[in-house]
Amino acid sequence: MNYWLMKSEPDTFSIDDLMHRPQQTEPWDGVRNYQARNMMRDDMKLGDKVFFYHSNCAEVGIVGIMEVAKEGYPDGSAFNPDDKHFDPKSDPAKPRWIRVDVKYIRRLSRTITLKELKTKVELADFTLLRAGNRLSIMPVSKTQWDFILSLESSTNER
DNA sequence: GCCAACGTTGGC
DNA sequence: GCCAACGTTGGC
Repeated sequence: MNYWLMKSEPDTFSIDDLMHRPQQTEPWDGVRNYQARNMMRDDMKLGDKVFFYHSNCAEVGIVGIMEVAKEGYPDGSAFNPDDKHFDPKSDPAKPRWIRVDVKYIRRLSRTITLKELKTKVELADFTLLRAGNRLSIMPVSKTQWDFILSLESSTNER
């Protein structure tokens, strides 16, 4: 099993939105970055666990857990001229962009903030914390995953 | 709203 | 294939 982190701006799509979707499942579309696409296409497998991360908001950080409910398939939003993420260069016969479906598992009991993550030596190599990182989807090692979850019940917030 | 970092585009 | 211009991301 693999572990991941996916970013979303809560003003656009938050963990509450996911929780209230039918089947608590949502296609994660609109990703227009090749590295992120390749991970969805090649590496994200059914049942993989995913941290839901809120970016660009008052409290930036990890807010919950979801799982991959459907493996990579063509991102139809690229074909829709009315869609914000329409890409005329994506040919339906040869789709350029890929999405996966994700399903809500649970909220964390508290937000594990970016600020807090930055204080942890254990996460020195975490992709999220690399300077200038802009990837909206990234792998998380099992060690990192377990460590981050261990912070959830900790009151040792800094 | 600012701005640094970074990916993409397109002229050459 | 280089690289400047441009657009986007995302923390602050």
